[in-house]
Amino acid sequence: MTKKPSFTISQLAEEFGITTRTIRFYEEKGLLSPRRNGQARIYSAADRTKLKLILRGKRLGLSLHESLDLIEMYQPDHDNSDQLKQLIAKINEKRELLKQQFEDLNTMMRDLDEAEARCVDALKANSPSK
Amino acid sequence: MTKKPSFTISQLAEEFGITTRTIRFYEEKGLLSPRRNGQARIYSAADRTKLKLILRGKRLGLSLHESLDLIEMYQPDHDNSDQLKQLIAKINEKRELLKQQFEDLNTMMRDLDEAEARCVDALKANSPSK
DNA sequence: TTTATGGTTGACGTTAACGTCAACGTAATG
DNA sequence: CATTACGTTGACGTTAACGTCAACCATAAA
Repeated sequence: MTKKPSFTISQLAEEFGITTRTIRFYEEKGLLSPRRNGQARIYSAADRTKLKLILRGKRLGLSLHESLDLIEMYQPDHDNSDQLKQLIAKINEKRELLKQQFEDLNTMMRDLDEAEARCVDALKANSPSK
Repeated sequence: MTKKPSFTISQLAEEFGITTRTIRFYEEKGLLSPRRNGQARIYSAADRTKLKLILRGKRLGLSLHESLDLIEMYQPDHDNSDQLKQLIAKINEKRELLKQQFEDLNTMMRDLDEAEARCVDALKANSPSK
C-alpha cells in the first residue's frame, strides 16, 4: 500500500514558484478546495494536479475562470446528457481557439527567426572580419 | 504608383473587433503613433500591422508592454551592436517561452481529446442503441 | 516559558486593460 | 442652418489577479 501523498501550502508554493497568497486566492475563487487539518490546509495529489492545470492555463493566457471551466470538463457529470452535449460543444470551441493559438505561435516564431537574422546581419556589417 | 492605404480609427476598430477607445488606449501606452489630419488620427498600413501584432500578442497571453518589446525587435537600431546583441538574447528568451507554450498547447489539446472521448462514451451509455 | 516557524483570516492597496460618460470639434448633407 | 455622423480629450469607474500588512493561532525547539 503506497501512502497517498499530501502537501502543505508552502510546499506547493515553492514547487510552482508562486506565493501562498496566490494559492489561497485560487481557493477563494473556487478553483481549489483542500481538506483541513484543524485550520491548516492539506493538499492532495488531485489538488496539486488542479493547480498545475491552472498554471498551464495561465501560461496560455486563460483567465482563472476559464481554467476552472476546463478543469470541470475533466470531471463531467456522467448522468446528465444535456450537460455532456454542452461540454462537447465547449470542448470543440476551445479546440478552435487552441488551433488559432498554434497559428499565432508559428507566425510569431517565424517572425522571431527573421528578426534575429536581421540582427545577426547587422552585427556582421558593423564589425567586418577585419 | 499605388496609393498608400490609410485607415480611420473606426475602420480599424471594426476590422479587428475592438473599440476605438482601445485603440486610443494603445496610443496612450506608446504602442501606436498615427499621424494626424487636424485632430483626427490617420493610420498607415504600418500602424495597422502593429495593431495586428499587438492583438496576436494578446491572444498568446502577452501584456501590452511585452508586445511593445516585440514590436521594437522588428525595427532594431542597426548601428548599435550592444543593443543588437541584447535583442538577440531577448529573442532567444522569447523563443524558449514559445516552445513552452507549444508543449502546453499540445498537452491541453490531448487532454481535450480525452475529455471529449469520455463525454461521448458517457452519452452512449446513457442512451443505449434501442 | 520564550522564541521561532509556519499557517490563518480579514482588510486594504495596486496594476493592467480597458469601459463609460460628458463636453466638445468638424465635415457633409438635406 | 440644423442635424447627423464621426472624431477628440479628459475624468472617472471597473474587473481580475494578485500583494501587503496586521493580528492571530499552533507546534516544536531552546
